[in-house]
Amino acid sequence: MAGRPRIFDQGELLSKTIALFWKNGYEATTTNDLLKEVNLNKGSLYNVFKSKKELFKAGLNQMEQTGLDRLEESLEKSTQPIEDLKALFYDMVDASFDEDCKGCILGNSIVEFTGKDDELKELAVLYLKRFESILIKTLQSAQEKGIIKSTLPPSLLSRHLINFWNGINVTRRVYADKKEMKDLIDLNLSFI
Amino acid sequence: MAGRPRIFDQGELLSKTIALFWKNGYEATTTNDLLKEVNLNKGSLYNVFKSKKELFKAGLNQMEQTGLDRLEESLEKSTQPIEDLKALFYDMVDASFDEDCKGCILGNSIVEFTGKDDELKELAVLYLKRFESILIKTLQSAQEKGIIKSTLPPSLLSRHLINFWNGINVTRRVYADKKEMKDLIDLNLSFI
DNA sequence: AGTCTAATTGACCCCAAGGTCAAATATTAA
DNA sequence: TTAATATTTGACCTTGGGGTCAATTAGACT
Repeated sequence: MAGRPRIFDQGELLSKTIALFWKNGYEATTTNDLLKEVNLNKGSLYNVFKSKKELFKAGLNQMEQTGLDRLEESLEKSTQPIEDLKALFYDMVDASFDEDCKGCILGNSIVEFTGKDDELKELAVLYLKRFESILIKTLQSAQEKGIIKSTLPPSLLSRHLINFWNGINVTRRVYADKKEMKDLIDLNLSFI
Repeated sequence: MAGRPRIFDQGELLSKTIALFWKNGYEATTTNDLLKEVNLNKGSLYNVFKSKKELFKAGLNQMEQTGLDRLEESLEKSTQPIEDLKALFYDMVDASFDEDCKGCILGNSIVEFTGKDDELKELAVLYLKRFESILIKTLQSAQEKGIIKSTLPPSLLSRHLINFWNGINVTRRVYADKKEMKDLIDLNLSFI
């Protein structure tokens, strides 16, 4: 029944590994990097995840599922959903000065995997679309409640926000000026 | 003085290699891929370019220098610079259905090299900034001529365009619908 | 205690990657 | 013709990657 007990917590392992993948990209992260990070040996890791790819998938799933669940719930419960939504962007103004400026793992993955690994690309696409659908719902509800002025269709507004998100996660790696970044966000959020 | 003549044209070689880098990314493009593409052997290539990295740099330099020179000149000479500028974006609506949807090599490089190769990242940044400065000049001149309505500073408008560009080069890999893409472009270009 | 089970360890395998180099080759200058 | 020079060729080297596996170990159950 029960053999030797596991030495690691799977959720924690996935958090750490996906953080590394996020920072360095998929290909550039070696199994040895991962092993050092989680203090494990090859065999142990491969005993649970049959390949580097499966490990990445599991890590991304955990990260995005919990992250998007949390986001969705908090926007639903919020008394000021539009303010919260805008904060997602404004928070990046400070985040851009973090020691590692790694962008969004979904955008990064879409760039890295396009033309190389359809399955992993589509996984990132899946979560980006879920992100978008959360935005749509939030905007729709906001329009119904009249707390938003724009009469543009929520689908277009959210598409724009997703696109702006994708852009800024690249652009922030190029320009560090906080004021300029804030102005850019102001401009793009002026639609809502 | 003159020994055995070269069998290849350097400019052509660089075009072909950078096209491959563009399509597959830097790391994922192997020297063998490159050699097959240009019909050469290892030694020949390494006789001219001392490393894969130098080859990439030379290729990117050629591509961007000529591309941006052409863009700058055509915008300067144009009788309808703003229309031309907008066309840069609208042209992507059809480009997004090409067999390989590879985005912008500058954005791709910034994503791939951040945290991995500062020199290559900064090279991509350099050209992206030159792109931006061309946009600034175009917008500035358009404001002076009064062929543009927005009173927003050209620096902000061009930053927005660059950011939009970065975004759409990711987003287009996710959504293929032409109508939606056109609406998105309309929205973002409404500022100018 | 002894047995069963499942996780752990780390040496090992295989391969593909970037890069090197001595020998062969094609041209120009004398 | 011959010497000098520069390019080409492709076998070869080294390194580091993902992945495997037999032996070991730590608990649970009887």
